[in-house]
Amino acid sequence: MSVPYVCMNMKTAASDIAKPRLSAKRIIAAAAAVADRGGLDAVSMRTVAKQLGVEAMSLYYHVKNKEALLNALANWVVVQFYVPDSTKNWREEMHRSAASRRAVLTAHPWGIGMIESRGTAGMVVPRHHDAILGCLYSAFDVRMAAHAFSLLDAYIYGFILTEVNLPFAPGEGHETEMAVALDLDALPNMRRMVTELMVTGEYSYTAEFEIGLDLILDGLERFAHEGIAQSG
Amino acid sequence: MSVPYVCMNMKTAASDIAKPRLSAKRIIAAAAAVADRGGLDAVSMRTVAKQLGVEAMSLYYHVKNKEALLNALANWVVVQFYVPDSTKNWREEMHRSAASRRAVLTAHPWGIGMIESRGTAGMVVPRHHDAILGCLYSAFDVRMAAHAFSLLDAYIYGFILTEVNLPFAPGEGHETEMAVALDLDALPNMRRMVTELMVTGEYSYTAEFEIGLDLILDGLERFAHEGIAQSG
DNA sequence: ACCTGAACACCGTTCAAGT
DNA sequence: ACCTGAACACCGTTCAAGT
Repeated sequence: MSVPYVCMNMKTAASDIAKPRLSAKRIIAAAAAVADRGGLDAVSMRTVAKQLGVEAMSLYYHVKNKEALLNALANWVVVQFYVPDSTKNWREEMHRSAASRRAVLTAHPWGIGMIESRGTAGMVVPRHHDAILGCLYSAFDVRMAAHAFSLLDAYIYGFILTEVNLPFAPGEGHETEMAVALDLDALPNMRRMVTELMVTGEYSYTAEFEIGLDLILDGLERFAHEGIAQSG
Repeated sequence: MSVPYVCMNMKTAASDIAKPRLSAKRIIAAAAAVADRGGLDAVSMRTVAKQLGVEAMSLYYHVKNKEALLNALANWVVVQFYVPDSTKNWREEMHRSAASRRAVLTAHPWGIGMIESRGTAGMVVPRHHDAILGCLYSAFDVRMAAHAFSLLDAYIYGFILTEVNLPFAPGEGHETEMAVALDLDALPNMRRMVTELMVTGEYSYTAEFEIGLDLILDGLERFAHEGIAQSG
């Protein structure tokens, strides 16, 4: 009478380890794993299927096509972003939100190029934007919140975009690689920056990101209080 | 004895109109034309060849492979950017540089995703960066110029990235499309922004871009004069 | 020197067929 | 219901062959 018990255990174990059944969720997770390992170019219906020990055509029973899979993959990234809370301090929430996006997108460098490039199919990205906007409403009027949203969004994604696509990692003595890769002899201004700032080892992407973010946040506060007309 | 003259003329004319001979330059221009028409996904060795009235394999005599062609295409975009002059007013130069990049990249929306995504092969992008940095040196010390570069670069590319990838064009009464595409009923904060700002027709991407840019430039000037330690 | 045809290994996708 | 094999039209790329 212990037989059924054991059997069920074994069946469960087998279906968890060997072939736990296909599903949209598992397919998306597999696609993310493939992208983490080999970049977005490595993601094909065949490689994702192989990751799951299955044939490529099997995927089509669970996802409509590759386009739909990539949209789902973009959402898989965005749902990991921290969602700002409009009842808390807006500035701290913007910091938290920005840092979260940067953490997620540096962990999955293929994500940034996907979130913006595909026409944001689905509601995940819009809902995230809506939460950020709501948080900004707690500090600014609608017009100023629109400025703040545009500015913050552009800076955050722009910073992450360049950070993620750099051919070398910062710090850790990669300056020589950098010098070789860039032929710094022909770039006097960059050479000066590298030798005076980066070689000392004090350069940090995290610190740079925060400095820019704070400068923008300071500017937004000042802007909101002083009004627009002054820089003309 | 007029025969040779006529013949040469006809040969030249024929080779200019029908088959002007293949070259790397013509291949890159053809690739840009294909991308302008159908996006980056439409660029294949076969479509580019067809654009030139030639077979796909012919391209390999002039370009090493598709990777090299795409790198050349990225450079084709970047060389159109205005190069800031470090002897002129740095603020105006940053404006001009930013506006130029935005103009070029909105004219060729496939460009932005390419400049950052490929490891900036070649010296075109680094040289452009070097010129910007040199212009910033005319106003700031090295450390501050590095902050300014990082901030401006992130904002400019981030803004263009989101502008270029929006599923609808601004103004021109696209609000209803936007409402349908985004299901604004589920996005109260965005709905408020759209109804109060965009429907009035006063929203302009160019204006928004300039407002953010000026806020950053103001902040950089202030930052440089007051020093860093105050926001902690 | 410059272009091409045939061939190879890949890709997304469909559809009839298996269980 | 869920997975697969065969097939199709597309890729990038090589290489021997044409002129």
